[in-house]
Amino acid sequence: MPKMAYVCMRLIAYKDKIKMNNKTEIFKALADETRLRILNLFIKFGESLCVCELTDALKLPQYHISKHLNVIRNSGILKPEREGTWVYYKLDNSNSDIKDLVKFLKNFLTEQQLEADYNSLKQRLLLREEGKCVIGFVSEVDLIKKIKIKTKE
Amino acid sequence: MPKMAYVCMRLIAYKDKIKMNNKTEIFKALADETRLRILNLFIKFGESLCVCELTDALKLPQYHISKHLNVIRNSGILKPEREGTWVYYKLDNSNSDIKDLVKFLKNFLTEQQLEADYNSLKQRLLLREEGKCVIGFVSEVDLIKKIKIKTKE
DNA sequence: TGACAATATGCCCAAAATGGCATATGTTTG
DNA sequence: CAAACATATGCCATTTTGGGCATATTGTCA
Repeated sequence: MPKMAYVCMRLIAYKDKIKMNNKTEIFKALADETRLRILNLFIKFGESLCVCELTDALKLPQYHISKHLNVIRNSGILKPEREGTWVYYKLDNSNSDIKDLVKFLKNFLTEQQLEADYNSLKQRLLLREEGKCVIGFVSEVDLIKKIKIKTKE
Repeated sequence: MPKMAYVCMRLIAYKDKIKMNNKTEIFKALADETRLRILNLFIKFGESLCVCELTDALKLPQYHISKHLNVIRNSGILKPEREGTWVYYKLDNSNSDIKDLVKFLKNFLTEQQLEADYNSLKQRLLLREEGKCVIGFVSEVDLIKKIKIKTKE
């Protein structure tokens, strides 16, 4: 049976494969619509974002965002930083692969949904004080109210 | 036919998603080690490759390659062309997104395994005649024999 | 037409990913 | 310390994915 012999070869070939998990993991991190939307915000904004800001911008459950952030983080694209109760994530620019990837994605991600997400984020960022997030989850309605109050000050 | 129903559902489901699908599907196509290895061969070689050449280069079962090719094809990265019994796939350079992606990947995919795969492919390509594949699956041993015969000619 | 070759696909199973919910963890503040 | 808040995670059910195998499909040629 030539076919059996063939399969045997396969198994051997598999064993000594040289890990290329890194790159595969990176693409797995990109292979989900929500995660692409999350990354899009980091790429467009370019700086740290905290979990509640992402949650509000994308209007998804907090645990949902948190889990996806974990996947992206494990791929090496994002790294977290705690500041008190808040956790900020940011692109890991110390990794040249990630830098190249981000540069590429900046031009590659052009969907309208992603623009809309970024606009949503920009609204939410109006509530920052001295460049930092100072409030947790805000409903869409409350956000508008709070922004009005803030701009009157 | 259940198949028709399935296809219908797909089309509907696709419809009410906000575009994005393209990009997510593209990254899903990249999110698997075997598929990255397949794409690597197209990127490095730059021209059409037939299924049996890929199969021999990567030393994986034919159905395995065939299934992965189907995923990559559905993402729009590769397109097939039949030539008699052989089916050649090639990068879809008519799509500018794909062109950009390929350009990026050319620098991004640097793993040793991928170099080894390409070397394996180059060996296999020695059996081509007038730039075309003229033989099906060849075991590693047979490949070496055939190359010897060929170079003596 | 029949045999054969190259490729694709249907079915099954196991593993992994995903979403939803509840709750745990870690931090600040009173 | 307790309470409140931001974030993370464990568990469950469901879906998706990938590998393996057999076989179907498509095309060639005698």
